[in-house]
Amino acid sequence: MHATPPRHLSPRKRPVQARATVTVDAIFEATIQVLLAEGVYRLTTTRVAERAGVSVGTMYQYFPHKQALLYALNERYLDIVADRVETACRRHHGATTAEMVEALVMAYWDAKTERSDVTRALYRSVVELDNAALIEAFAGRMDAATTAMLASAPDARYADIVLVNATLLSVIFGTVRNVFERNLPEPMQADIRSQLSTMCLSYLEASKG
Amino acid sequence: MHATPPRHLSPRKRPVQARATVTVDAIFEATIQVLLAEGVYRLTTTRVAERAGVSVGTMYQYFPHKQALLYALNERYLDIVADRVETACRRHHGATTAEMVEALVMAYWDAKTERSDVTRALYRSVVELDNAALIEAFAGRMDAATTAMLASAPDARYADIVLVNATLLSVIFGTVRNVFERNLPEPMQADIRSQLSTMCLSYLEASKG
DNA sequence: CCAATATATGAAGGATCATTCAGATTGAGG
DNA sequence: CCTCAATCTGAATGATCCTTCATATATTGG
Repeated sequence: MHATPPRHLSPRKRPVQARATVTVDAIFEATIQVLLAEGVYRLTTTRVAERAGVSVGTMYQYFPHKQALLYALNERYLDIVADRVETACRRHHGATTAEMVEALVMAYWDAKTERSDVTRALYRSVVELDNAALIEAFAGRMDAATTAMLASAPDARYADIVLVNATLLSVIFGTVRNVFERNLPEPMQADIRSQLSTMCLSYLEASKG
Repeated sequence: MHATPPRHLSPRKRPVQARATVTVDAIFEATIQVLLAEGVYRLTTTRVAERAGVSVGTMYQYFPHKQALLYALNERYLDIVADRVETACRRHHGATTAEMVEALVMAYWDAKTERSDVTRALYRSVVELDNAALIEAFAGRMDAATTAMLASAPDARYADIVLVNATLLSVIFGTVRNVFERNLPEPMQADIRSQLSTMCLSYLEASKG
């Protein structure tokens, strides 16, 4: 990420003292909670501040406006997810296709599921902001990581690796989001996750050339 | 759909004269335009009315509030998409798996793409409303339609048709949304669509039992 | 212990919006 | 042509919200 956020979305200043870091963290956490408890349309600077136990003014010392807060929150979150997936990919260079797929699906799914409340909250917040740059940067990192992994497979070579890879990512990302939004029962979610691996694997097998 | 919208989201009254129908249509269309031109956070009753060429009061004669308007808009749209997919499924009862998958993916994809502006606008509007019932009803219709189609295949029988079907739908719906949101270049979109068919087909082949 | 700097406060300004309603206008049916 | 119901109007109301800034408190480095 760190794709130089649009100037108008940059934080105002970074916390330097310890208490300030605590404050900013509290603000982030409060944002998630308000988002979940009240919904996007009731995500209010006052409400967030109140929940974070600080005053509104404090928030405005770090973020020039609400959008910047949401932007930073998403950036933070996507960074973590991206790190996780990148690590998983790197660890499976040279593995079999089956292992790669399983690792990729699991890494992404788990990263999203681990704090499913945050995931859900952010899926909802996204609408409010111009996050094209964020998505772009995230997609770029993912693309690089998985392409490199796939290319390292000893048992497969793909005619159009760019397309295969783009498809794979769209399918995985999209499916996870769909499952989240439909709020399916836990066991069904787990089943679909496993089926998704199967599906991706059979796709890759069919795409070898 | 017609899943009895939550009472508080029901329209206030239906247009009976011709001019009223025109008005309501204009309001719907204006809503989409405002959504696209200004974004969700600037979707204002006044703005919608202005763009529709009517007064604010008029809109409130048909919808008790903004949410009801968005709800109705989504209902309308999902109804059309559902109809299309149902028809496609019905037409392919007894076909080969390959034909079924191709038909399903094409029907859904085209329904979403045909007026991609509307699709994009509604993906954005969804956040603002309690549309769980809507999604549920839509999912139910789709599930019934595709399950019936798959079950009619002469060349395949699935161990767990419920799971296979749920996976298929989550993957297709999710992927389409992801492609829309990333706003990939047209040719890439077409490529992914075709790859999605391939992928679903190889999944179904692998799931036969 | 004392600047200098970082951090926190929250009432108030200014703006936007959703929603109402009393009254005007238009169409339908007799 | 006339009446009643349907439809439309848009200024006014009341509420909510974002953002600022003058002031107060806390921390750090010297």
